Amino acid sequence: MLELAILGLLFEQEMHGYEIRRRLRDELGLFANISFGSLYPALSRLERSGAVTVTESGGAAPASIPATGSLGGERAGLRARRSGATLGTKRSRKVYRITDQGRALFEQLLEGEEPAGADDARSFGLRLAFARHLAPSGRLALLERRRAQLTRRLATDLVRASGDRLDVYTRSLVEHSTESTEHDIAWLDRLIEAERQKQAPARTDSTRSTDLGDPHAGDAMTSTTPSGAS
Amino acid sequence: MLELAILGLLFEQEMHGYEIRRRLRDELGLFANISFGSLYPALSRLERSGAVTVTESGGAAPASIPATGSLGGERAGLRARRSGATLGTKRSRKVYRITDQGRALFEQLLEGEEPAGADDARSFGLRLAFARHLAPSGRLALLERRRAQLTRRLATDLVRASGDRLDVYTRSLVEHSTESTEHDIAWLDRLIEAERQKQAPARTDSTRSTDLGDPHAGDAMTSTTPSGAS
DNA sequence: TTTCGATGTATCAGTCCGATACATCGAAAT
DNA sequence: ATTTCGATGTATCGGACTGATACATCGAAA
Repeated sequence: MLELAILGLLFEQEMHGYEIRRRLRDELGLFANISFGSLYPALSRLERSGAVTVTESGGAAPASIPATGSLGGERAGLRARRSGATLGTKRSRKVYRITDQGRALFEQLLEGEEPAGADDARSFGLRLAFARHLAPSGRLALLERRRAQLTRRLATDLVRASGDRLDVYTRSLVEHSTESTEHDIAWLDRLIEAERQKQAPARTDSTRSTDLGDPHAGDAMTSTTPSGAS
Repeated sequence: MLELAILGLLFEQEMHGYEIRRRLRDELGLFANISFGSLYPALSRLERSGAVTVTESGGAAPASIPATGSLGGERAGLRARRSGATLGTKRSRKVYRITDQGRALFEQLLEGEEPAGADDARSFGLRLAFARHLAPSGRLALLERRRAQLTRRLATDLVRASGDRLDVYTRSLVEHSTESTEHDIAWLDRLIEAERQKQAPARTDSTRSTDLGDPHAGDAMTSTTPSGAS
């Protein structure tokens, strides 16, 4: 879960823990304010499993600190800091970089079935946020899996709402929840339609040969990001 | 959190663990499928703190008798021990009953400020489901607190969405999230309005003219009655 | 008769959260 | 000039919730 989010960010560029948190909050919006109590242990797990490497960034390049971007190496693992003597020592940081193994793990997590459990919304949202790393068929599968999930929930919700022994507030809660789910489904339908348009732009033929066989290929990372649709 | 849900159910009538789970799922809808790994420890905590008492309903002794005629009355869906042949060996159950102390704890939890953190929706929904146990002012405060929370989130969401370096999927996710939040706020506004109507139904017998100047427009102090148990 | 699903209680490892601690840095306030 | 203060940065701890699993009884279908 959190591993997926971290690897997804590190996939683009290396960064340190605090910035991972910042990006999760400011860019993805999921994990509104991820706790350090989960972030740092997760980074440790990833390091222990070989998915990321960490380089201690002690002191170098004192003047130019772009803070955003800057794939600068700074791989000098000097640990000469902390001795009180202030000789250009920058603040200690641990810069994390994804490995090939980590990239494989990322794909595996991203394509894996999301849990149907408690925070399914978060799990789905996270995968959608990284959907550009999925093969087109994988994207479609993700969207349709989510749609089925919500449809299922809607059915049980309706059963519940049909009970007429609920008080005003609970009833309003259930009804609003149902509406929200319907809203979500409509949104998903739009996404699915757009996705199908993208995959079969002008062809009306019948060569829809169920590409759900082996959605995984080496070129699954074709980052075709036409930044302009709305 | 879970304690609040449990106490809220036990407030109405006594029941055993499995049924608490069932009701949470079928009636409230929150805690879609609460795990026994949280439910049973929570019940143990409540028992240890004296908020509930437990009577083991097992074995051949049918001495355990409702005795709470009016409130719970006949336990509705009780699989009656029909066909008296099976008077022995009832399946072992632990029936939980709320105490006065538990009722006090319930009110305290219900009126307490909900955490602004991760699962705020659940926390709010839970309180709304038990809103009938709140004083009118407490209900209004709950709704307005939630409204403020969502408004705040909307502001930060907009800041995020204004960033234009997001890819199609992430952007769609953020936009949909914003819409959902707006939908929630509109719903809350309806609830708040209804609540105000309920609290000030007097003098409405006369002309329903709209010229009466919005009595709660500048009312920033709608709910500053701390420690006001119902 | 056996199988099977629902009921029922319980524990475990793992994940995530909120609070807290500590330290450095830049800039505003005094 | 010095203090103060908020942002940056890493880290740990207790607690709450989850999913998996285990065990047992019951009613009804196969």
